[in-house]
Amino acid sequence: MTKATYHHGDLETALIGSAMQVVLAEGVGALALRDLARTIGVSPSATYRHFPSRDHLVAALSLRAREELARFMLTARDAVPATGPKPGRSVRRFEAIGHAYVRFALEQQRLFESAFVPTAVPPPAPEDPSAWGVLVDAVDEMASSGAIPNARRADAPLIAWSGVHGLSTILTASGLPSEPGMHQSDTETMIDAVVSAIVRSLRA
Amino acid sequence: MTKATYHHGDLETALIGSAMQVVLAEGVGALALRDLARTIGVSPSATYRHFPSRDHLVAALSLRAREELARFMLTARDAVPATGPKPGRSVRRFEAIGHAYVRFALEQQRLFESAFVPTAVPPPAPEDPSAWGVLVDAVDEMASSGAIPNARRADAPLIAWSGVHGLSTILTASGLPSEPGMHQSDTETMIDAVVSAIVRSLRA
DNA sequence: TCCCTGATGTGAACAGTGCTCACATTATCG
DNA sequence: CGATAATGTGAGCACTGTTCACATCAGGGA
Repeated sequence: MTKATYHHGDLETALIGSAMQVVLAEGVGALALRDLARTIGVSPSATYRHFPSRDHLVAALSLRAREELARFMLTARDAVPATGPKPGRSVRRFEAIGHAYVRFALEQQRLFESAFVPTAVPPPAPEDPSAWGVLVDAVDEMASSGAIPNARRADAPLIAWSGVHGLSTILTASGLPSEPGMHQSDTETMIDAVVSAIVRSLRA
Repeated sequence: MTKATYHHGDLETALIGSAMQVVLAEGVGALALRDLARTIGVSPSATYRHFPSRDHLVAALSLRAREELARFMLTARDAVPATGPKPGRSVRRFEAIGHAYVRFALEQQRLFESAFVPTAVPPPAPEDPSAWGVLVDAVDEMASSGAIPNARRADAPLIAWSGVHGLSTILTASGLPSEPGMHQSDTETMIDAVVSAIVRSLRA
């Protein structure tokens, strides 16, 4: 395979693939179209046949990253044993989702960063699955099972998202660990603190 | 004044000043050393006598931005009338701080962005005042006045920071308003929802 | 007073970037 | 089979951060 043809065959997916590797290894800021073209073995200007600008490529990668995050949340949620009474179970599933969000940010730092990198380009497609959708579903589950009051249903996703997203960016920015008086406990404890605070605020 | 001398006199502060204007007007990403040098009327390489790299300049600006944020929080806190019983007052001061954090992010979007931009360079000095410090003080005030249980004191700053910082980045990233099913209420209502959720989680 | 040393600014250059354009090649389909 | 649209090329433009040898100047010691 890999015949040295004039036309590459599927440059677009090759670009996304190589770009994803660069993002994973060095972060989205290190993306250089010329580098991609070189490693793929194609001319720099060829990339512009598939992405009108660097930003469009980044937007495509960002979309993929957000989808991976959402999938990560889903598998964590579905790993919760389906035993016990419904209200408690819906809360445990919700907590698993929150934990997963922050764990993804920590374990796949560069991917998480690229998921929320600002682009001047609208996402090329609606994400599927979406982290927001997963969150809304989990909140609905808690409300229907009576784990949280129905009055909280509207604001709950925003509250939950703010909490886990904020903690994620704080922990990954690593600008804070040096703060004097910062809680020195390990990250797992911090995640627990924030996730349970979210749940507490929703029950009250 | 502004004699056309060979030596500028105070290039460092001139650089920071011009850079700050660029950040305010176009965002930290638009910072170009050559541009700064040009508008100040100095050679590009002259900048390297005062900042060893672009990143060092950005780090200095970032520090200033964080300090402005902290000051903004302080003035909002001190604008709360000093009337009524102590516990309620400490909570109102805490809420004012949280509100101010998110409002700063929205009103001074580019400054806020630069406050938390990742730099490979350690901050040139400890920030004074620091948002973290302001938060810790407010939590201490609530704990001492009995507004929140003492057991929450340790985790409260992290919880509060996660909430307001998360909401801030979500609202400024503007990647979310388009989310289907996203609460369409105005931002002030969203801020209220998150801030009061934080307080709720701390009292419980 | 003079000079000399360290601080500061200059100009040219290097390597790299995103992006454009005229042109070459090839796949596809009527 | 032959025209047309898609795809890839190569040179080049304007820009970036950064470096280096050199120029200029301010301030302090003899």
